[in-house]
Amino acid sequence: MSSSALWDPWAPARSHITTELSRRLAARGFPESVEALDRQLEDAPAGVADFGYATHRAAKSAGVPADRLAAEMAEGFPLSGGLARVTSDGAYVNFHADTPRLVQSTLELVFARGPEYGRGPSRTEKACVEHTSANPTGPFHVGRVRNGIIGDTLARVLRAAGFPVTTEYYIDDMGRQSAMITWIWSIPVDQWPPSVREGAQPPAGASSTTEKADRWYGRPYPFVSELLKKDPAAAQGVADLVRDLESGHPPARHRELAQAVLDGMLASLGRVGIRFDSFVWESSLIQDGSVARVIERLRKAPHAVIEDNGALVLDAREYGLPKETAKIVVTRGDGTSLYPTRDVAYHLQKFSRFARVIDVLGQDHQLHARTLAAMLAEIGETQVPEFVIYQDITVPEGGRMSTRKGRAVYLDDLLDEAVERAKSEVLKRREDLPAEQVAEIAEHVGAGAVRYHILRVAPDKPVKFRWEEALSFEGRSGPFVQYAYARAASILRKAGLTGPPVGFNADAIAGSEETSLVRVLARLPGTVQYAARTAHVHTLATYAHEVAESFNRFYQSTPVLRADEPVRTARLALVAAARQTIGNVLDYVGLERLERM
RNA sequence: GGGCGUGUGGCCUAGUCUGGAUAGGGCAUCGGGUUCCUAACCCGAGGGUCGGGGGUUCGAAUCCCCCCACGCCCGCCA
Repeated sequence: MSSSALWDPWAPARSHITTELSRRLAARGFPESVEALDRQLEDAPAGVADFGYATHRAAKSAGVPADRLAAEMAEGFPLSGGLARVTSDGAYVNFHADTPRLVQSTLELVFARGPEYGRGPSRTEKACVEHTSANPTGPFHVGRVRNGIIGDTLARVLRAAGFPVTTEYYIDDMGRQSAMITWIWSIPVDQWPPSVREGAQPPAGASSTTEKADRWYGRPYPFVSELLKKDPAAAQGVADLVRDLESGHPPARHRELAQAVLDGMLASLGRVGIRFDSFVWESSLIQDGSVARVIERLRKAPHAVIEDNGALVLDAREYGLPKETAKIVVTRGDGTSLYPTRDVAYHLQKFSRFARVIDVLGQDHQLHARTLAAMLAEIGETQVPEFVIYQDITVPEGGRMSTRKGRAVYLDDLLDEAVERAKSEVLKRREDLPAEQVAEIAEHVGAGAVRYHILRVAPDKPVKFRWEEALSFEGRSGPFVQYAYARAASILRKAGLTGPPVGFNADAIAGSEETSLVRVLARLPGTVQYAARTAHVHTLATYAHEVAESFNRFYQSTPVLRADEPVRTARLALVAAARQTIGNVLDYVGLERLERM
């Protein structure tokens, strides 16, 4: 599409208001740019107007009372761009859209763009969203999946905002974590150290063929982790393995095990709609020599220092890192690399492929992000990664979810429970559906509840995990949005429509529930742009609830199929537009559209 | 001790970047609504010193300073 084509129903009004206001304010001795006014133009309170402008500041500068300036600005304001009238209320200038025209133009735009409604103009900068990148050491617990939900949604939102986006998973197959898995599974199970054998005891009947690979191969992991703290021989065994990995000689089963565990993890993520376009194995960076090249560049860096034991470190005080951590270790005494060093190599590789490189990281990686940025600067790299940092999912007793501390809920278990509950809800109200369809609906409703529950909170804030709340299908939840979609789909199905009706009369849409629904529908493109610009993907979840809520109010108050023509057809058009809009936002937040539920 | 983040009715949360009109939702509680397109819904009621204090401003949940509380990080782990 061309960038001048209309994609936001509110754009003509906003643009007219700000340019005209800018002119009129300038004439009054208060120059203010159109861009600045666009920021200051507020959504007026519902029922008062569509947009409002507070004149206090301009009035003060012009030396006139604010209410007088507001009245003056409203007086004779030219009506264009879909404005019906401009009024003043105290110090505010209030702009009212011409409702029939807004209805007409919004529905037309939704129908013209269809699945593309919500999208912005195409952009050329290729973006990479790296997220999740969890070590392949065992099943996901709910705490870790927040990374994937934020990252996956951000990728969807950036695509909607017009960027070509690749999602990428960086697999740490080099470090101690993944070496631990290979180490323990290279020992016959009956020869495992007792603490590991007892701890990892699978339930009766379980086997490597009945359990998912992530859970099966991950069973011994927490116990090996404990063992290494007190058993020097075991620690040595793992350390030897790490050296083999670093030198490019992984044991035969290493990659195979990592892949198997990873596949199990990806299957879990797939249930909540998370998929990856690309995978990069950390070991490939060692093998292709890029880590070695990074070490060479860092050796020549302005603040490089060789310690007594041969370790290469950077004195990073001037990068503003906290004093105690201002020493960045590039290589160990034996010359082997560390995670931050390898991450530099990875980022250089990403920079060669993408104009924007975005990393989704948990708050525990905050310092790593700054270290990485400092290291990239040290070697003269000008491109910088963007970081999206999110807070943990916490448990009621305080602190974050942790497998080791025994306070973790596996994603699969949560989903299984959600799906189970969803199934009984579906069965309660849909006796007509075949079992297969019930199962499919239940899977998507359960997944929708879980994904939405985690997505709805701003990344800056912790998510407090409670089973009952994560499993809620009511109120501010994923299924609430899915239900509104299903209701709209149901009406259209009963009307025998597969697309929007032709020749509807927009003037027949005049009820307050109808016109406020239109106003909400019109906000989708602006909401997408905002979410993409701020990386606050939770705002899409908020919008999804608002549009579903508005549709439900309309649904409750306004008969569609039983209405007389031409109202019936006009209302069907509104339902079709609502279905399209809710469906599109469901795509953005990664929830399945359900035609029935 | 230092760094980063958070604190909004009983509980959860939006709004904070960009100060502006009665702080918007949800859960729970109480009271209503289904001979009618799916009640996973809708309507109504009660419930708020926006952690505390100070400052800036015509105006502060929002900006600045101090304090308190909570989370995370401060490895030649990743």
